[in-house]
Amino acid sequence: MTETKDENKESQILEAAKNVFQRKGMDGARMQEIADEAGINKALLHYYYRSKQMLFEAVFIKAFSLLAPQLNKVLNDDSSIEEKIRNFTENYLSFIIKHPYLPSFILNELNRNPDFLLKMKANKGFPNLDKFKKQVNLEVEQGILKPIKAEQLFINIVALNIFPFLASPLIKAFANVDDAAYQQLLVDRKTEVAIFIIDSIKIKS
Amino acid sequence: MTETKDENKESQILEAAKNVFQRKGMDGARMQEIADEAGINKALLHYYYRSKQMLFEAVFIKAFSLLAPQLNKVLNDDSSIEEKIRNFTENYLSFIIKHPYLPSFILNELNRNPDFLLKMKANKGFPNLDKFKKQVNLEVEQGILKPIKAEQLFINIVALNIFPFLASPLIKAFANVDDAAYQQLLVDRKTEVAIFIIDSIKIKS
DNA sequence: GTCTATAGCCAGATAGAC
DNA sequence: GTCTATCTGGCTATAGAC
Repeated sequence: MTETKDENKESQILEAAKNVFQRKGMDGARMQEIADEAGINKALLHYYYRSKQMLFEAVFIKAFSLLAPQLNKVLNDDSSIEEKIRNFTENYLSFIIKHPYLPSFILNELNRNPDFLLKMKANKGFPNLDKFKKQVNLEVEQGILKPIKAEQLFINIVALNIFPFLASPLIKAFANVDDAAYQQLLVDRKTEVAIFIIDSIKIKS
Repeated sequence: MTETKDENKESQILEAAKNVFQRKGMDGARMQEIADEAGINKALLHYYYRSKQMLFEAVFIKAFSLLAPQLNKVLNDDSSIEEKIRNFTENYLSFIIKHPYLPSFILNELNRNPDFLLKMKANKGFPNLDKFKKQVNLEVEQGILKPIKAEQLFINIVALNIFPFLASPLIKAFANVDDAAYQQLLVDRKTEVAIFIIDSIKIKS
């Protein structure tokens, strides 16, 4: 029973820490606020995770491990590029809509501390473009796709999917839409983005 | 003479503050580090800008005023949508390549404090989509463009241009490219991105 | 395991001499 | 305007009782 209790408390802490770190970032977050949100006190936080840095890394690694393998799965399955784009757009957007702070959290902290990636790269399931690259080159040769570098296509796919979550306040202000309308735009993108990309790169037969 | 000297010192401070804030963010930045980078001491920093908050706002507003009106200019000139896309992609990318930290700085701090936008919206030159929207709808009706919502097109244009600067460490790691190769990818995008968008939305005659 | 109390440090801000 | 020295508060982290 004790074990279950501990695990509950640990995941309770991780959940609280995730929320605070995602709102405030590593530097802006306060251990006190995390403790409050977890319903415990500061000393106990340090009992479970010796330092703020260690707690942060636990949260970060968990977040990264949630996003990255999914990406990898899409990149390396056996479907065509067109199907990959549809799958990715549909699945990834659904996922991010449920966790809208995740992308900006991860990108932010990676920008501040790119060395994190070195640790991550060692892990299994770290995304890899090799197969995707070969496949794009092949479909270009076969006349299915217009000439495009796989890296550029990859950047475009990810950009179109993730950017709206990185810039939501700005886009809302520019486009003069309220929260509800913006939410609807995001949902529409689940299909819109795939169409947009495929219209651009596919050669019509 | 004194005035010139003061202005120099002020812009010297702003320049140093910009660098530190862009690297570390509001919370991570240290007044001491800004003072060091400006070649002065901490007390003098407080003499010119009473508080860290005020210094930060000065830096932020300057950065924002650099980016936003340019965007507005492209949106509201008299060229066709296709030309707008080419212009924007070419000019904006050139500009950002020179100031690669700007986008992530602005988006980050806006996410932490969206109220900034309320202040900004009052200013002249705050980007506005009205004209762009009308124009897109018109060109769709005329059969020049495929049906697309102006807001979605706007998001796509901005996403494709800015995202590579928000996620550079991540993309470098995934695509397994070094700094030089990534830099080249960015330069290529000055033309690639416009082609990508136009291929997607333009109806061939 | 969980708490209260506190040590110890560091950063923003100011006082005051020059 | 520019500096040195210092105050003050807040935050991470730990000591120690229960």
